[in-house]
Amino acid sequence: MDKNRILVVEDDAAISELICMNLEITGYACDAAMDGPAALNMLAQASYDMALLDIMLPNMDGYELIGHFNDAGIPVIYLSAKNDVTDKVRGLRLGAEDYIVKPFDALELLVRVEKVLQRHLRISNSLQIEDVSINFTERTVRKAGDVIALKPLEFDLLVMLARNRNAVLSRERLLNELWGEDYFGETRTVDVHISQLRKKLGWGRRIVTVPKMGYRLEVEV
Amino acid sequence: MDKNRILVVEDDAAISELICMNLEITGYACDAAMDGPAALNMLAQASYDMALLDIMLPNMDGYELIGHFNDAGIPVIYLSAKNDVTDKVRGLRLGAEDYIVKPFDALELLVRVEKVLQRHLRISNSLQIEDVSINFTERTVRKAGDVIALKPLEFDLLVMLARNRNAVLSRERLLNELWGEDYFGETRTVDVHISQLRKKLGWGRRIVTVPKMGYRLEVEV
DNA sequence: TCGCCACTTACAACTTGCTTACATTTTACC
DNA sequence: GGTAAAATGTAAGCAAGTTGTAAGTGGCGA
Repeated sequence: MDKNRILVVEDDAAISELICMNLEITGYACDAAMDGPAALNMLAQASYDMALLDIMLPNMDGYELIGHFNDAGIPVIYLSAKNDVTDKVRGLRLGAEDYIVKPFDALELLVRVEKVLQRHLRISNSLQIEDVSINFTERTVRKAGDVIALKPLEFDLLVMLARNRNAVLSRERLLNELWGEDYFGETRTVDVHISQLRKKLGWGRRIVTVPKMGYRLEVEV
Repeated sequence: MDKNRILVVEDDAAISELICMNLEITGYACDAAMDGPAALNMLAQASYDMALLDIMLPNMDGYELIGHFNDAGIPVIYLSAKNDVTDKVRGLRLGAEDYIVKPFDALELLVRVEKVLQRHLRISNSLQIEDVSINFTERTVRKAGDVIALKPLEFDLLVMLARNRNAVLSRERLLNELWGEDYFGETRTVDVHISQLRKKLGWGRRIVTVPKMGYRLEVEV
């Protein structure tokens, strides 16, 4: 199994580095963003399993940022210097999974990260999108109970879409994550596989084409 | 025969450690999971002979979890702080083999574990997959009553598939668990033995090839 | 030495996924 | 709006890769 990827959004470089160091030692892959726009940018370019988010950010409010992570289905832990209840409540109500007040103990952070990750069960063995269920241990896909035969790449593509539901995935990013960084083929290849998925799952409408951008798996929340 | 492997699913680390210590002294191999998702993850990665399951788990209901163990044919003893009859009945009706109320005496736990294991071994002394029955003590396999002559490795492979029915087993994992971690041979070797099994058991269709991944023994539940 | 088992090899058969080509839709620009 | 250009949808063909399996090889114990 791959390392879990964590995005740290924190404007204080010293704290950011400290956090990343701790996470990497523990076996997570860690990227750092210094402000809101940078975070959005990174979010658009790679998949993350969770985010650590400072509330007091330059250029963009931390509270604003969480909406984007929610849409992408990425769990968030808030970091904040404030130790005030309304603030905490606000963060959690906006959809944060947990909340840590600075300064925090390294071990405490790790424990919370672990908990949130497990709760979010990237690890878990099935994923449900409307009447379609994806079973990872069986590597099968069922629609309304009937098994849909997917080829290996189609299965991986479906998982990728499902994990990034409601986010636009560019052809380049799909190629990078499914085919590997060192793959240099037609981007049209992606179109063909998307077409297959749409046909097999009857998802002509659910997999939305975003012209000039890529594709998005649209799911009501 | 190896040590019996027991999976302890319990969120209180102190209790979990205590249980494991007791079991290990008595000669069982013991793994601990702190919550439901972690348990599923471990279940997906190794075979267990039984599970001790706390009912009150974070992130996932213990009742929900038992279905997965049933599917895998693994007997379960429930641990719970509640001492209430409806609860007990519910646990047992869902398929638990036994039920222990915390706080419990270490010796009591061991006795119950032993009992459940023996009961289960006698039954799972013969494991049944459709019209094929596998007898562990005799190390024989019968299909519709007729003995099928399997070579030692073929027998072990069949058991592995049967214990992980409906889950995809990669060639690497089969090599690891059947041949040992230190084995470095062709992964194609697995294919050859699978082929033998399919021929001898007439399971051309039941042992499903999952392209690029491995094999899955498909059984209706 | 014989017999059995398991690993490898080799080739056949099948599957996959890339590309191409043409139809259709969308966009850009007047 | 209207039209040309660009982008996307999708069926079909094909080469590369994967899997199925028979046969050969070598090791090990009786």
